Amino acid sequence: MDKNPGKSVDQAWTNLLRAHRVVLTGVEAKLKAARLPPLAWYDVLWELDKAGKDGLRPFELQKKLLLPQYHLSRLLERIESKGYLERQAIKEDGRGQRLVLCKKGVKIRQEIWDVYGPAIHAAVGEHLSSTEAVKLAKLLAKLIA
Amino acid sequence: MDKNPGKSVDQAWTNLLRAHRVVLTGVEAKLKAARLPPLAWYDVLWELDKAGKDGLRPFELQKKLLLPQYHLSRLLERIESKGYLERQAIKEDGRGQRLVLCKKGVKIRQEIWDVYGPAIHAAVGEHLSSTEAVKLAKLLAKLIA
DNA sequence: CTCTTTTAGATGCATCTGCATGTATATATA
DNA sequence: TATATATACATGCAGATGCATCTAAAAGAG
Repeated sequence: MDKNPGKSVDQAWTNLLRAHRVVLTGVEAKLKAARLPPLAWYDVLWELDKAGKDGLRPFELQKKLLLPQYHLSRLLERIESKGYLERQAIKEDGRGQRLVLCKKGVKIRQEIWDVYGPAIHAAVGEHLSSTEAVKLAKLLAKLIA
Repeated sequence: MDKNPGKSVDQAWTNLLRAHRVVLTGVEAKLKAARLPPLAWYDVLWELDKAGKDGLRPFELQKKLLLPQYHLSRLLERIESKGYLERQAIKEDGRGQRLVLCKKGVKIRQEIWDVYGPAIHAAVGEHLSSTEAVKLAKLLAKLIA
């Protein structure tokens, strides 16, 4: 199994790129078909939903989502323009702002999940046993660390 | 391990997205630092290099790379504009063209690989044993099928 | 306090992407 | 052969992304 040590790494890499592309394309297509916002919005909505009343500041969100600053800035702009979130000024820091979900945002998050959740399970759950999914999650986790 | 069957799938999904983002960002950054073309170019260059003298037609490449047609069309346009590939008209099919790497393209492919290969191994190889890489590759392969 | 540096976030500009559609050739059908 | 349909590839346009830079407020140095 280790004749060519580099080979297995290359294969893992290639499959990571392909699996990501295939699976993501499928899921995004389902969201679009349901006339829902793209996937990236979900992450923001979900983090803010979890954060609750106090919300989060953009830079906190940025660290959670691993997005470049300018990317998040514009993503928030779009999400806000749809009335899903609200920006509140904060007294402690005049540079900053607090992001809080609006009712509409809470609602759309759920609506997205109603499509997103099943889509994930179709894309992943149908191809892997539960045990395999756990293994996959663990192996991928090592790449992140 | 199967208390909550959906949970493991969600975790695998989340980690797939994160691992892809983290690892890809790092690799792309290394290519950019070396003033080399972005990753997407490599796939094209590599397929054409493997295809050799006869090259490939865009629609063949498209199937191999799983790219949308318009995406590939423009990607080829950019790669061609740098003089890395040549489009040849073909007699059998007046609609089509044959894509063949130029010398410059062969050269740049190698140069990219000189950075890309080590980058992959840093991103993946250093976090996984060879056995783990094989397992990861197999699990990911199931998602593609 | 004044001056410098750091941090939070926005934005102009060029490039890239996605979608829809266009053009041209090839194939199928009548 | 005339006509419809399908396939190969390109492209106009709107929106998204990446990069560098900007503004403003905070924190630190003297």
